[in-house]
Amino acid sequence: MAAERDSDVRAPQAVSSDGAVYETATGRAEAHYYHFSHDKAGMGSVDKAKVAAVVHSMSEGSSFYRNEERRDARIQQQIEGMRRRWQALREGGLELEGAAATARRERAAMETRRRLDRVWVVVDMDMFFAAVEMRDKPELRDQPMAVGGTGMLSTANYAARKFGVRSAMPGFIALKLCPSLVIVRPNYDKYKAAAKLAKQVFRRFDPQCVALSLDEAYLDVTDAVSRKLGGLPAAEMAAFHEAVWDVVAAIRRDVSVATGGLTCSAGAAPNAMLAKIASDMNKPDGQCLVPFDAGSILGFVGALPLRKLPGIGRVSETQLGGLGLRVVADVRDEAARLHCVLSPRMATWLHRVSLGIAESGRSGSEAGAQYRRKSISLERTFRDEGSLAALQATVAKLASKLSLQMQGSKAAAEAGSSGADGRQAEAGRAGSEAGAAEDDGVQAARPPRGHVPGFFGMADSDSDSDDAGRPKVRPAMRGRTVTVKLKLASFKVLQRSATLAEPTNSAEVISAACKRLVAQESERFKAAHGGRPLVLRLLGVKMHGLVFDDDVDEEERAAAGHMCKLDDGSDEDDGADGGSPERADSAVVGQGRRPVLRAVLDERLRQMRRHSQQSQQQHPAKRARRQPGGSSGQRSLSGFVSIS
DNA sequence: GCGGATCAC
DNA sequence: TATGGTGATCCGC
Ligand SMILES: Nc1ccn([C@H]2C[C@H](O)[C@@H](COP(=O)(O)OP(=O)(O)OP(=O)(O)O)O2)c(=O)n1
Ligand SMILES: [Mg+2]
Repeated sequence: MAAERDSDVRAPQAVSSDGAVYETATGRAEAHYYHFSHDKAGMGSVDKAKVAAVVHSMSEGSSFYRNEERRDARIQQQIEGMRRRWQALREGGLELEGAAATARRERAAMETRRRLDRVWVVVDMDMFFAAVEMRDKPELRDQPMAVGGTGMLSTANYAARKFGVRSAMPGFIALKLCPSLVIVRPNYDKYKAAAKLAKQVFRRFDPQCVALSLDEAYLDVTDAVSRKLGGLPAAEMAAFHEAVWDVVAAIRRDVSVATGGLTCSAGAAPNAMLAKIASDMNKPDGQCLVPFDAGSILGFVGALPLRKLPGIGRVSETQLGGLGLRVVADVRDEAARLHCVLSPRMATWLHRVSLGIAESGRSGSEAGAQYRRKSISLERTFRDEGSLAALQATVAKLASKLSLQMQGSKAAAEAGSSGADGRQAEAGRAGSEAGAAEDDGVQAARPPRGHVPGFFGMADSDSDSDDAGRPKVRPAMRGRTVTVKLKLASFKVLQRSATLAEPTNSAEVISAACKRLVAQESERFKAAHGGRPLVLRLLGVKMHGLVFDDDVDEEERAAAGHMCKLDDGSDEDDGADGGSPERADSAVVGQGRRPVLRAVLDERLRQMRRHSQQSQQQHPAKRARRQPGGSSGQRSLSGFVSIS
């Protein structure tokens, strides 16, 4: 693996060499009570131990903390099992030999599929929400600041990050870490407007660019780079890299101009996964290019802490860490063993990404199906509540509101702005690649396919038209399965669902189903806990098994005369009128119109999860099952780890 | 189809 | 005073 350096890139800081970037980033799994990673932009100089101590002191003894402890204990137990299996593997043993053969076969097939002929760029705005606030209020500029409330922060500026303040951190803890912190309430409309301006820039470089969230976009700039090179193939790699570099710099400059000074960072690479990782390497206001040759790529990904891989989060990192694996090269070296311990899917996925290979397909020619969401939901946190009547009133309200959203633009518009309740209404996200629906397997040959991330994001909300000027429409939909989510005062989460005979979007029907599910769970809880009431802190309602009114078969459409169209939509989504037949979730290429970029990040959130894992489950009307395996009592002294 | 779990933003 | 909301995937039943 030579060549992992960036010597061929014009700007010297393009790809910081592996060592330089991660020298301080080797943080391994830390105790659960300190779960804010500092391996992030702006976190270079925090006193981790001190921050951990403060966070711990603020959390200790709370219900939240106890729940984290339970969770941590479970994870540690799983790791134990995994580790035993790992160590039981014998060098010349049958199982390991077989797995080794599989891994070799896999690697050969994967290398075959490595593509270096597309140029992907991922752009990620710097401290996005905070940056917008700072742009609009100069007095916040040189001041530690965060966006959110005392309960929860969305993000923080770099001055605040120096104190350890982070996204998803409770505001009251942040204030302890940084008493001078100013917390600003979010203004989503402003963020959406800024995102829209940025997207207009992205479109100039890739008309099909895809936004995965308000502040992150994926672009295939292959054509833009070609143009820059005058349509000729680059004579030398250095010239090609330079062209890529310049295109990325131009994008970033234009974004800054268009948004009134917001900065962003970007990564450029042969696939979207690598570009995404690279986008984080020179934050803020920087860019990073991963050289377009296999050797450099292997060197680049190999040195990354596993956590850097999109799809590897806190739990997965801890689990792999339990096997002694810390950086990507470790899992590459242990591909065979991992096949014996992880699910085949997970093992194969890890192996592939450890080689820096991802299928970042552009739908381009293959007319894309239009993206369809697979579920729609609302949830809300409230003060502990134990009255069944009150809880049912709450779910009913959520159900009604959800029903309204499911009626499409027209109904939603008529209902007026439901804004009052201080919803958090933004967020939203979209999955990425195919997977479940269509294998996305591992097999070598299959043509790239998959569906698209839907957006929410960059689509502006305060406009009635999309960027091409067409009226935006939110299609009406119905769902067949209704799920209620219950978070107990203890923070334990339960879901209970029911599948109806027919898809619906009726407030009454959804409401009734929700109330019944909540009542049932309430009963069950009382029965199991000596009459104590079920006390909740959150309720949610989700519908899935969706069918869209503008998706029904021709006959049905003619018969029903449906077609909820027109009318303003207040936000989100990408219009695209009807046309596609078939079930909504069939994501198969259909004939939807309007090609959409697909599968940008072919790595959707993969799960860590070994074969057996599992365990618990208990519950309902069932016999309480026995815990398998020994050591039920055992505790996992979670006092473990800590500090860095 | 269900329920738990993980992940991203 | 007191740890968010939305959407998606995966696993094992
Ligand atoms: N758990 C989270 C993570 C993020 N966000 C929001 C606020 C962020 O501003 C925005 C973008 O997320 P990023 O992860 O890109 O974080 P930032 O853009 O704030 O900072 P960075 O400069 O590290 O990209 O999404 C959120 O609400 N909740
Ligand atoms: Mg960002």
